[in-house]
Amino acid sequence: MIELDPVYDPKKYESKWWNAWMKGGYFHAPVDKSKKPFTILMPPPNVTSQLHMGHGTLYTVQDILVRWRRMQGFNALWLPGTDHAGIATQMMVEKAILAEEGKTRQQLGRAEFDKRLWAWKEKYGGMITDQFRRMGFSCDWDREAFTMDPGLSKAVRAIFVDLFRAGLIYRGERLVNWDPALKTAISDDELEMKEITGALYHIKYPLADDPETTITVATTRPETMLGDTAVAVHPEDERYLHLIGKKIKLPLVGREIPIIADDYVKSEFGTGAVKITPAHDPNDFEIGKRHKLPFINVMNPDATMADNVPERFRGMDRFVARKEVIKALKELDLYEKDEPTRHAVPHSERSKAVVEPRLSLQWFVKMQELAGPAIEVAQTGKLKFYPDAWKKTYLHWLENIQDWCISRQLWWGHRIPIWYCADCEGVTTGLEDPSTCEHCGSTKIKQDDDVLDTWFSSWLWPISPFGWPEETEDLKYFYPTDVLVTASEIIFLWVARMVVVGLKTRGEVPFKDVYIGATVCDKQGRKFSKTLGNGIDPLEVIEKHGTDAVRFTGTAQAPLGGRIRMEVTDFESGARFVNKIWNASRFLLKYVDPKKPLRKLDAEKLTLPEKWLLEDLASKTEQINRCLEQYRVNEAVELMYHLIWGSFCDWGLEVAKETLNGTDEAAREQTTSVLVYVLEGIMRLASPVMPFVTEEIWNHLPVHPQWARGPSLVVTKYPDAAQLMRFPEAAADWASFQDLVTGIRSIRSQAGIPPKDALDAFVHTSTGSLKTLFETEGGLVRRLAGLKSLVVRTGDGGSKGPALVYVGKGFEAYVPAEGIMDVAKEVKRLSADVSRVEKIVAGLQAKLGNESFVARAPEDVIVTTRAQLDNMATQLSSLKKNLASLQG
RNA sequence: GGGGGCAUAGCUCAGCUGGUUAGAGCGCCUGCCUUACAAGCAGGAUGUCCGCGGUUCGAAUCCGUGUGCCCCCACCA
Repeated sequence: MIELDPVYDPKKYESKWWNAWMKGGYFHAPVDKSKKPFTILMPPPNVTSQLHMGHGTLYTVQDILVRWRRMQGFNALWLPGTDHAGIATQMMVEKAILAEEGKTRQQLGRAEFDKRLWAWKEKYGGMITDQFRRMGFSCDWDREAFTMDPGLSKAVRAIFVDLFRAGLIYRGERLVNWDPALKTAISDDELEMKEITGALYHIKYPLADDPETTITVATTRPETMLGDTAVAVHPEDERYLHLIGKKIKLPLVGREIPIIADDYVKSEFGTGAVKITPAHDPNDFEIGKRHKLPFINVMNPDATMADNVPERFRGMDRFVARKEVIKALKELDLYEKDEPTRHAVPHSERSKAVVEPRLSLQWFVKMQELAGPAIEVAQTGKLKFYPDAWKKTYLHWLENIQDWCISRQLWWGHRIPIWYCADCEGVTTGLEDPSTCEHCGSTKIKQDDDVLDTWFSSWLWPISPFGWPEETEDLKYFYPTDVLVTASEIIFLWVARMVVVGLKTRGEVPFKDVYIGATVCDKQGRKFSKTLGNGIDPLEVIEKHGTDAVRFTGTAQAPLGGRIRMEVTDFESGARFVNKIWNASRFLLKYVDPKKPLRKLDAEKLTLPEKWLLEDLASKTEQINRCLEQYRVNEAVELMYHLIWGSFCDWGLEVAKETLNGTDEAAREQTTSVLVYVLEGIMRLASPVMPFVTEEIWNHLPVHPQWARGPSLVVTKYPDAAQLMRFPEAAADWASFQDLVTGIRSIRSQAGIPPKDALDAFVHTSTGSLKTLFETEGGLVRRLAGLKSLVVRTGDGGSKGPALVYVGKGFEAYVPAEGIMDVAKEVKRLSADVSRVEKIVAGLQAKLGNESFVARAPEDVIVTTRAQLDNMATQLSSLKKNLASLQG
């Protein structure tokens, strides 16, 4: 007898097995050319972020895939790491320092601030990886990477230099998205458009030579008028034709600006006349370039008004200035009116500040040319999306790609490897820091102060941790990786860019498949977010239910794509399941003598329930492997659930109880051999999902001659249906057997007969094989259905006295119920059944009566339909006969 | 303004390439403390598969359309 603890205590076993796995080094994947690699790149979480169940689920999916492939014999690598997350991290550290010491980063100085950043990274980066360990993630911790590690930084530098030298990185003065709170440029992809109600202000601009005549412009941003350098109208707008070419004297400023004509202006919008502020609006910027207008920047980096505006507005915040400008215009009687309008305003994703288009000198990557190959691989199927619909999103972005602004006015990140020369116009770059200007040889050179966008290092994730730009063994062996599992919101920011750079540097996609997981929301359907505080903390749930329960529940309800609504109580079902597995194993092991070797299974000697159980193990194994191959993880998990609970526990163990408790030694040996064999298979199947509880149980299992074992379950061979025993005919017999047992249970339960009352029953069947089956398994039927006798007869007999009847497929089961039967209730039940079956029969008859069906449907469908009709018709007549006898 | 997705039992959702008597978990009802598990066992109820058209021998499944939600993209001041 092998004893397990009465209760599975997750805490007790989780740390034990985690340590054992680490000690065994099972998750470390060195290059091994004798094995095929299977690689997943972990999307590196930001060092600042705390994980919620959304990530938890997505990462568990990856872990399941990696563990499954590892057990299949692949050299499985799950590469973990974290991202320095430039803006996000700097923001948090700045905030913390301000709160604790009342200092700004400028007051601390760049070097000191840098130290604080690294200290922060050490602290929080560690917290995240701790969470990962608690989740049981089987990453190769020896390879843990950070985007600012020396090696990865070298890769950033190398790609910058490459692209710069290829003319794909350039510096330009352009209107960028400026975050006035963080005082840095941000890329288009870091914007959040928010629909807000603003106002469309109508302002009168007087002509320079005729102040009595005015032209009214409409704007949502009156404060920018201080930087206006033109007024534009549509070239064919008859209302304004006569004014084109004339000058306006800009109110409040006094500058004379032209009235120009441009197609961009929509006559029907507003007044049909637009003020043009090239330095503060993207469209105006374009018009400004077309018409060679001056660009007047009227704001400081923090979005206060600059010194080039009239004194009255200087230093004012842009929103205060807006009101003040309106006030001033009213004083001049140049303010006409305002009307409310809904419009989309770009906000900074990080600081939430309203983004200010700002004219500044920034570094850009030319994306169009680079995007070409990335588009092609998606079109040709070298890159596949699961679900496929995301391909469109990916392509749409790449096909409309804009140049990527990569410079950030931050301190946390990779410093731009560009040196400016004090003596000439040229810039110098290189893999090593230069000491002289490569154009004029001057030593007076100074490095750019700015850093690179975080994503400029993240996009190298498929190559940089493997040592690129060196042609390392790692790189050759692991690249391209197999599948990327991530969330839809970073398809542009990250996925597409990795494909771009992967193709550019390696000429091959960085991963063949992209799995986009479901968005995890709360019960109200709101996305988990830090600001809402509605996320579920994995550690909290683990504390309560254990890691395996959390992993099971999370992935059982995580289909591809889509959205799942999750709440804390959902995890109870996982806990129940783990408990069930534990108890079932504990029960079985009580009957196992560790000193007695288990038997090899002899197909000739196996009983029907044993054959069926083995067949079920094999067929579920086949399905589980197929589901995992297609990334249908939730379906695989569900199959495991039914195999364990529905098949192994509810039937396998229930059927075996008598033998296990009986005196027939040989039978007991055989049964325990079969059950341990199946349990071994189950533990292997479930290990990727529930690694801890399965490992603990597995280590108590006696060795079965038909299962070769590894040193730990996590590196023991995953079941392969092709190598398992199959008994397809047993499955059919078993279905009839179950039909009979559940049929009798059902009628007796519905009739309100207490479970303790042992009943007599008899079965009629005209099918020879069923008669044999029921006779052979009669004892089992009696026990499972609570009978004291079961008589099997041929032909359709009917009952002599009052009896409850169950009409199954190919048989009728009767339970004589003299005196206890409520005839009216029975009549009602049978009548309902009759009408139910009648409908089915009618449907099938109509189908087969339809000539086109018979003519056009495939042969096998017709055969099946005929068989169905036969079956149902027999059932129907049997039901009718019994109903009649009840009524007569 | 474009693009995509979703609508299936009271709730959360499965249902892969069209052919099932449409499923699971939770919840609900009935009966059981049957010595693995009451975090359990047995049984049960509940669905015009969002509406309307169409394709097809056959549609929850494919197409169109309407309605209702959700997401992404977008420079109409």
